[in-house]
Amino acid sequence: MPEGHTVHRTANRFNELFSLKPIEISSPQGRFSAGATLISGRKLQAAKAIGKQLFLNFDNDLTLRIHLGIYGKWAFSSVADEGLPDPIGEVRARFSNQDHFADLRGPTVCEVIGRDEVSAIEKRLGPDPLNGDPNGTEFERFADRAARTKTPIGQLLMNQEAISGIGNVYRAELLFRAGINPYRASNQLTREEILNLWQDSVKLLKVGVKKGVMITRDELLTKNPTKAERNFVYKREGLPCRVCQTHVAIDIMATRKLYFCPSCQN
DNA sequence: TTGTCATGCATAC
DNA sequence: TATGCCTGACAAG
Repeated sequence: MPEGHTVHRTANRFNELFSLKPIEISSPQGRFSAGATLISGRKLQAAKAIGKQLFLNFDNDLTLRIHLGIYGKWAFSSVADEGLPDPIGEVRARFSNQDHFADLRGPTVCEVIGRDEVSAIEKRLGPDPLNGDPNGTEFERFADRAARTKTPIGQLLMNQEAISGIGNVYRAELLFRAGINPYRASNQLTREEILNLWQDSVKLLKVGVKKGVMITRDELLTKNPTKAERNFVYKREGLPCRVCQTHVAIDIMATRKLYFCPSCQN
């Protein structure tokens, strides 16, 4: 379930369970055998998330880069007394130490890369609202990008080179919360509107990291909402808007489903 | 049981 | 803009 918050949770999990200890890495499915050989048995220096990408940095200067894509999933478990269980299903990679193991299934990317490649990818990625921004330079990168393009804001938010970690759910919900029409040209938004989107993305992503699910209705934060209740417009096409009762609309924008309220976001 | 869809993105046209 | 990757959840029958 990969938008940025999920990847940050995974990075945190790796830092808690596997950091600074050697990790055994195997390739049950056989597709990651060569990569596993390069890093198995090494110590994890740090796990870091940038947007939807996870970087596991090992003590031999190699980094494992993982991108879940639309299908990928992680499963973390404790190791039982009788040892590691046989992998169930298509497990691309298994990471284990004496106490815990993590199975990775269906990633789009799972590759071992060197320092230069890491730098190149980091350079390409847009600012991640979750990666601390004490002096505001990360926000400025996003604001500059927005100011320089006529691309609809609904599309810009999905572009990982403009801002990393936002996916289809957060895109729809951020724009609804801001009352902004997804088709407005990015460079037609005011600086205040861009700043608001950025700050709200920090807020929503932090909720996602804490809760593990994307709750975008503030009034439900202390409750335990069902999937159907969590959001304002995502996957609610044809249903009455929770604010104004207008039917939520659905369009296709750049091959992805776009949900919005034509009335609240005019 | 089968079919459809998905919180993503690279690539080809 | 369309397609393929690759896996699981859920709906339909």
